Order: sequence, then C-alpha cells, then structure tokens
Amino acid sequence: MIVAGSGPRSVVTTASYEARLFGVGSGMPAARAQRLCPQAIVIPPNSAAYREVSQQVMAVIRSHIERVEQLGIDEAFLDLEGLHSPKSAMRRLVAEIYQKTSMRASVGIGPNRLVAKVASDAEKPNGFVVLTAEQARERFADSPVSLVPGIGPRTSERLGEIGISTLAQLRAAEEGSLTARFGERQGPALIALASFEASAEIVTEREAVSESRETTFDQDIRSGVELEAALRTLAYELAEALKRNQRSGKTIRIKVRLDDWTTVTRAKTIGSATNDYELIVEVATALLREYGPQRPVRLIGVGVTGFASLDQPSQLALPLETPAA
DNA sequence: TCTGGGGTCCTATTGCCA
DNA sequence: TCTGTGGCAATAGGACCC
Repeated sequence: MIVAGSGPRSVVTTASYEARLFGVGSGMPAARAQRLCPQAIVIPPNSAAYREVSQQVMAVIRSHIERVEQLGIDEAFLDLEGLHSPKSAMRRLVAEIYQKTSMRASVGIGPNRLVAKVASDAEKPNGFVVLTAEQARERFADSPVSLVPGIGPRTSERLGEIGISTLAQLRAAEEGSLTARFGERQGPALIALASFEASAEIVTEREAVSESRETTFDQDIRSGVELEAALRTLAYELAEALKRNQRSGKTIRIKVRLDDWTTVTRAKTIGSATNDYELIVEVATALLREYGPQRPVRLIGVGVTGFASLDQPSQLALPLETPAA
C-alpha cells in the first residue's frame, strides 16, 4: 500500500512495509513509486484523519507523562526522569495506545533525545530498544552518518567528499578539519552527534514562529496574472488560518520555485503585526512583481513570520535595564 | 524521471546606528 | 568631522525534519 496524492507531481506520503521492500519510500515521486511497485494499492492521504488520531495518541501519552515534547505529527519525546520503572511504564503506555487508538508505537529509551530517537527508529515497527550512549556508539558504528537526525543528504555528501561515511569515522575525525569545512558550530556538533552526545532537555511548550501556504502547479505557469491569482487564493487561506489561530506577524514572505528548481524567497517587514487578507495580498503581490520571475514557475507560496502574541502589545516597553541573560 | 506541504533552525550578508 | 567597531534587525538562502 502506498499513500500518495493523485496529481502528476505528487509524492509518497508513506508506504506499508511490504511496499518498502520494493524500494518505495516517503518523499519519492508517486510516479516512480508506481513503477517500482505496480501492484501496490495507492490511496490518497487524509491529513485531517491523521491529525485527529495524532491528538488521541498524544492525549494518552500526556495522561501519564508530565513532560512531553511533540515532534511533528507522530513522534514525541517523553521525560522519564523519576519513574520507578521506565521500561514497564513504556510497555503499558504502548499497550494503552494500541487499545485506545489501534496505533502501534515504537519506543526508544536513552540518556538523551538523540539516543532515544535513533533507538526508536532502529527496530520499527513495534520496536522497543533501550540504549546507553556507549551502546549506541557501538551498535551504529558502521552505520551511515545519515542515520543520525540532523545529518541529511547534503551533509552526508559533503562528509563523503572527505572520506567520512560511517558514524565511527565521523567520531574519529579531527575536529579542526571539520570546523574548517563546516564552520565553528556545525563542525564540533557533527562529532557530538556521531558520539550520541546531545541535550536531554525536553521542550514542552513550543510557540509557532511562522505559518505559510504554498502550492505546486500541475503544469508550470508563465502568466503573471495567473500567478497573482494563485497568490491571492493562498493568501486568503493563510489569513483565515492566522485568524483562526489568533496569530499575526510583521514579516510577509513569498516563495517562488522556477522550472529549473531554483527557489527564491522575498520578504518585507511592515510596521506592525497583521493577519489581514488585504494587506498580506498587497505586500505579497508587490514582492512578486518586484521579483518578476524570468522562467516558468512551478510553485508559489506565501507566509507570515515574526509573530506577536495577540493578547500582548506588539511593541513592548523599553526596559530600563538590560535583562540578565 | 523527476522532486509535496508544513514547518524549524542556522548562516551569511548588508545596512543602520550608537 | 572622520573612521573604526560592534550590535542588531532585516533579508536571502539552504539544510533538515515529519
């Protein structure tokens, strides 16, 4: 089974483990997935249903665990500090999630979020893996660097260029050469990742910092009139969502992806926070005209960032003293 | 044979201002 | 008045995640 949209440019949202044996995976163009596994049943994604089940699962978790950090729709970090028997507590939690939602969960337990996440990924589906950092280093020594969250395709490639492809190699790399290549922060951070050393801090409350709407056209658009019409539609949806969520922002941003996949963003910061449709459209359209795409456009989007809480004045009083860091 | 949508975070650059 | 420095906000791009 493959979950994917039906448009010519849709991608795979997810796929059953049976389909994955054929090489099908998330993010892959749906057309390619169908060629790899022609016998697969393709069903369209239903994000509203996933969101609803997600809320049910998270509610079960929160009814037992105080400190929970949700990551996306189907993952969460749980602070198990102080539990008498974290393992049996997690066994019971998985059973309760299944009983109440029919959802199977994989669990990874470790000294920090990094180890926990890699452990939870290690034996999906229905995994239950408990690791120390040292055990993680041993178990994944020969795994590709991309096993670790935070090292994606681009960083893997750049590491490969200097002969580093496994986590053991990355851990043994000389910090100086990594810093020279990846910068003051990312260089040392890469070695820390490969060593499974990371923060254990659970961030329970995250406030959104931006909201956006974007769309990819079935066929590239050349006409400025059509582009602006699409932009208005997106801006309307965005403004409605912002109002619903009681959010408003000071910076309006457009995104344009051309037929050659170059992606351009343009942004303008206005005097005060807004979620007004007319104003968003006005600024977004002006940004689009100013940029004036010189090639056919495959994607257009609009977003608002720089949120100010609506229940707080958008301009704070000037503090008389610098607050302590 | 091409590559979605919704986000977060980081980095580099630039211009303003004290 | 000129110059250097540093902080900061805005902007653009990009890597990465689910």
